[in-house]
Amino acid sequence: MSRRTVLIVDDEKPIRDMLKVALEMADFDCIEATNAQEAQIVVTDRRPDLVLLDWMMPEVSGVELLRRWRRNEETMNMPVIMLTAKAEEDNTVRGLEIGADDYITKPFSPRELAARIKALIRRSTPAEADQQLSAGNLLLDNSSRTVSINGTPVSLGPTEYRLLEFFMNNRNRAYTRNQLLNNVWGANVYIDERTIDVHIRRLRKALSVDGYENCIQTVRGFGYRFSEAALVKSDTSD
Amino acid sequence: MSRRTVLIVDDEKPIRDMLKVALEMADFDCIEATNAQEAQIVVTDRRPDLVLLDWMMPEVSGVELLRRWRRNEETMNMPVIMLTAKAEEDNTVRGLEIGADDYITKPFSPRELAARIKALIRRSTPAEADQQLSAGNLLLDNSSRTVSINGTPVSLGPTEYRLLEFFMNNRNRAYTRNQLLNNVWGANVYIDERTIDVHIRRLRKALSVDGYENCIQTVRGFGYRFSEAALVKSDTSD
DNA sequence: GCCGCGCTGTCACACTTTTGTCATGGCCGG
DNA sequence: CCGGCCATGACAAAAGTGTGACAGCGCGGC
Repeated sequence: MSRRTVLIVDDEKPIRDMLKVALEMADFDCIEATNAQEAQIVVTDRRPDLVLLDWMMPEVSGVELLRRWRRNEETMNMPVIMLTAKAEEDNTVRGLEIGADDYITKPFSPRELAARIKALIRRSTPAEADQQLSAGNLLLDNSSRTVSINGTPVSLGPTEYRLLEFFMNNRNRAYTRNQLLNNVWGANVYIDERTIDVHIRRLRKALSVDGYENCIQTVRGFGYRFSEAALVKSDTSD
Repeated sequence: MSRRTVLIVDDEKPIRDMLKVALEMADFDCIEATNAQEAQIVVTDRRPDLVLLDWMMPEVSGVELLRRWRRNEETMNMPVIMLTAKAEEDNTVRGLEIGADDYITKPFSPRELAARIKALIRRSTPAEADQQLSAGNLLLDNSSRTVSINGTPVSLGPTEYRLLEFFMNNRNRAYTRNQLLNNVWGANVYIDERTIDVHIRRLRKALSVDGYENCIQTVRGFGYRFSEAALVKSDTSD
């Protein structure tokens, strides 16, 4: 899984720094904002996975900012953890009322902070819809995460699984290696294009039952394509 | 059996207080929420056994909140009693349509309230609490809270028991470690993903009679799965 | 109260599978 | 027939998983 991005909103630099160090040790990407305005921009532009929001801030307080987010459909379900000073602890209930998903009182342990962030991200990540994809007797079942041909299980590594899933969702359409890299591997990943060939080969090998490897077609000088037509055993050249 | 937890969702403090007194006299644990947002958090975190939900609330109304719960798999079967003012009585039909299990009009007697809650809990819980789950000769008996293979008892810790129960209720389906944390451990728990591996191992070890440990399958790069298919290949004679 | 016991979560390390890269040789189209 | 493009097998690094050990905790017996 790719690294998660956390937005830190606090007007005091020492606190931001401490948070940043703690979060980066826990393997999060951090963005900082020193006031509500900046925070709003970051939230709109970067869509962080979670926001750490200071309760007390000059001008627009964290409370007000959160209230605004909760009214907006885009940010309504964005996970937010409130940071409160010890003295403000009574406000916990109010914080939850307003819509914070969790709150942490300063001072706090980096460990606890990371744990809570992970837990919150964990429970707010929506489960993917489990679909069943089929092509002839080839079946990809997302709920059990299995692939089978005629009921016989096919063993695939995670990457080949994602690759096949992508192909079966986008059939009869040719993709360049770069497009495949972006869609299957992820946006910013630095992998040699030729590596695709290898994975295509592995996928074909795994699918070589009843000729299902023919579904994965080479488009010379361009890339690859998943073709349902190959199942009918008719080789139609277009 | 431990005391039942009831969540009270109402924006008016006097009513909450009265409900709370009434429920505590009837031996229930109470949690309060003053609005939809707060209620949502409590439902997610604490999994109350039953919810008392006010029909009229500012912002997100009880009706809307209930509709949301009924759409969500986690909360789909959670018992909910709607509270309506006398004047709104006409809406009772709508309330039941939406998915409330019962409704009570204010003002009401504490005794009636307690009685209805008990009735509802009684009819909601045994459905799943008393069931026996089996897979081949593996038997999980919820009433005695025991697990056995071929009649030979299997010793499991509470966590491994819940884990197995969850798996047997959701067979042939792959779950990520995060999903297992949410479903078996609970939403508000902060533990490492890798801890799951350890519990899986303990469960496998306990089930390693006649190859039943093979039911717990590793889905590399994803998570784990309980597979009934793994049973078939061990022995066919019986 | 004190002790031992079982259960949990975490860690470090061994082990397995997966993955990206390379070199080689075959195939296709012009 | 040639130059590019692709398929293939091998391989080492990386990622993911299994496992034993261990300390903290809560609980019941004594």
